[in-house]
Amino acid sequence: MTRIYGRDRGTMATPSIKEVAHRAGVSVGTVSNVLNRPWIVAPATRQRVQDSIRALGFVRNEAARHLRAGKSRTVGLVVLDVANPFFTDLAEGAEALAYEHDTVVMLCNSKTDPVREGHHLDQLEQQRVMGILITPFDSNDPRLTALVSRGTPVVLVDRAADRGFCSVSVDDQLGGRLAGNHLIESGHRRIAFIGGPFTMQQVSDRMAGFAATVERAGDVELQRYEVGVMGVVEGRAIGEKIAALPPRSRPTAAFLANDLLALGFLQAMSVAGLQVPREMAIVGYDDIDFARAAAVPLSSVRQPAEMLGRSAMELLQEEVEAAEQHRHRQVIFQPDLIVRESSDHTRRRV
Amino acid sequence: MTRIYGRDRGTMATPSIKEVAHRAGVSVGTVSNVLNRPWIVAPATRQRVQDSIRALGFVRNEAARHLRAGKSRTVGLVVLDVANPFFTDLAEGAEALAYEHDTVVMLCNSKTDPVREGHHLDQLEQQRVMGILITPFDSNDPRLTALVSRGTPVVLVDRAADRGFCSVSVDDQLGGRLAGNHLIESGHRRIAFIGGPFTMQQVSDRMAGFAATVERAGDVELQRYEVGVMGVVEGRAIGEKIAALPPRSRPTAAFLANDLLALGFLQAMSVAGLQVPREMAIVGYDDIDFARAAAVPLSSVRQPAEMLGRSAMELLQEEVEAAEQHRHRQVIFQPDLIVRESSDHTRRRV
DNA sequence: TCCCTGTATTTAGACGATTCAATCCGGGGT
DNA sequence: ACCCCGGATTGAATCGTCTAAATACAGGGA
Repeated sequence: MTRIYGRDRGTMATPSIKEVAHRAGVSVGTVSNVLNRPWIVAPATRQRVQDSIRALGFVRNEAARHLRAGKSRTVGLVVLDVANPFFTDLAEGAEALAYEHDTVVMLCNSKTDPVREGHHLDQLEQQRVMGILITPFDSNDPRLTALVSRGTPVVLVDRAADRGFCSVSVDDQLGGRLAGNHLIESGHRRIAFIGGPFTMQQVSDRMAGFAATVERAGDVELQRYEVGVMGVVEGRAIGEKIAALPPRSRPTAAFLANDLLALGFLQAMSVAGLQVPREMAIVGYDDIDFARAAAVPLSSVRQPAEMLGRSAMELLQEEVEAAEQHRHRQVIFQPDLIVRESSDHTRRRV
Repeated sequence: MTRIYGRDRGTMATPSIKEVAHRAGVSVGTVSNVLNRPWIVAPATRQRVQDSIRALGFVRNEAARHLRAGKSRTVGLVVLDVANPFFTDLAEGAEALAYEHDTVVMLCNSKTDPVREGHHLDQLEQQRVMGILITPFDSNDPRLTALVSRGTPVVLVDRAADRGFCSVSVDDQLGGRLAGNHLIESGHRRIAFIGGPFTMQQVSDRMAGFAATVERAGDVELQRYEVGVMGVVEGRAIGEKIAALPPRSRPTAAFLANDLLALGFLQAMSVAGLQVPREMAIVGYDDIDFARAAAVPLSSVRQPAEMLGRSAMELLQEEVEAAEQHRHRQVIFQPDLIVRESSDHTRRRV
């Protein structure tokens, strides 16, 4: 009687370790050993198994390994907006380190939408990822704590945690102050802050730092505009609205909570025929690559995006390895203000 | 004797279906039924099981389901450059459709590097993803065929397949012709084509279409510049090189194989003090959002990025469902030329 | 009282890789 | 001639979920 090994779909699919073993005339245990501890297998046998693997085109089944091992080799990275170069730079950094640890990164885009974010978290948890790096919509979301309590390590990215998590962030209040001081020293007395949603701490911190400098100056008026999502389109919309204000009440400078907003805003100024920076000075946030390529090179608060991603992954690996005696850490970076033409008319194109 | 159910790490981790069953006083089969065919379970039992699930914080183990089912619910999407908005738009479209099919997208960045690409393909195959969407570095790569022959469906994205795959692409030769005709009609007689690597078909097709119009015109000189990666940095470098040429041999127009290159190139012109478009006309490719926000709004050949992603995912789902009687399909979209100020001095800022 | 029917639930393998205890075997030592 | 040693290999259990087949049970009909 002919024994059939493995699955038997007319179109032969990926063979399993069992078929490899059969063809090489050894047991599955030996094949597994060749795969995981080749040195304990006799050279001749090893060779035979490797030939069999090649001949059959065997590919390990990660699901099975993972099930057996109880832990997976993938890390989830949930960002607010993949279309924002800041986050792709961040992802770049995270992935670079993951690569060194033979780990796979799963990039998820929440689009600043708590529902999508939740969906991704659910998926990642079901996949039993070894950990999650996330720029959360709301870092007090009980789901995050629940996730951790159920055993999935979470590292907050671009967001300082107070309790319960590791986190990697940039001092957003300082960023706000840098922008504020710069605009006030340049002589502006009616300034707009644009960003949103205000419930996001990144945004509120930038605003807080900014507002602090404004208050200290005393005679400066601060206007606040909230947007739902920080993209180019929204920046353009707010820009049109502000350009339409009567010159007496229109701000002479705007600080936008990210560069996409700022670029959109800049476009709106151009369409409305307002000179930047003479009639409207602009400062953005993140200093993405496109900022300096803009119609008017954009002043921006720079964050070390790649470094953020890298550090976050570092903390996660640390937590996963240390396991029990792990203590959560907060890493905080400093932002830099990069002044370009959009906020400084003495400057020429670079 | 007290029987211990499930794992027993001091810090209790995710419970399995077994613990849920025990707590609810039913068998694992019943729990599984509640999860997958709730209607066949008596309401009272169902309720009891659901309570138990909630109380224990049970979360399905995707690895186990997957192992059992033999097929996973995730799709791999491998792109050449996540930092390029064209690809994030594409990913957006793919993900939107995936969401409707209760499928997860795993976004992978090959960075135009065959090694990284290969690494990602290996990982995805080990995960037994239900399929792979890829903008390949080289679509004749035997690995792709091997992948398919071992049972992982592959759909080529932004790249026409001749045989063996489904594909979704844009007519790149037409794109090249559109750009070529436009620049030649605008009177340019010394034109540069910049892109690379030339081994990538997207690039060579754009160049071929472009070159065809140049040849037809007869009296036009075409200069070709090759780059290794199409990013802002490389565009800037080539721009500096070209700006340094003596005016007599320097091209008066440049067609760049993507917008990142074009934006970098544009910056270099600005630095070198060359007027765009008067001394150097520029046409890019992809029409990313930043193109029209550039220092000089950029003319560009537009591709329906989101649609590409969406269609690719559609083809994949089709292939997965149809299985046996599936016939590979080639979907081809048409590009559009968007003319802006960078190639047309009669135009004012928009 | 007994059997039949249909609904509700349980049982018992898979799925593929890993791991560890158990076995096998050839050769060296006594 | 016998035993033991240690390297090489095998066998079986396990991870968590799903499903087909088996069983349990209650109620109705004869």
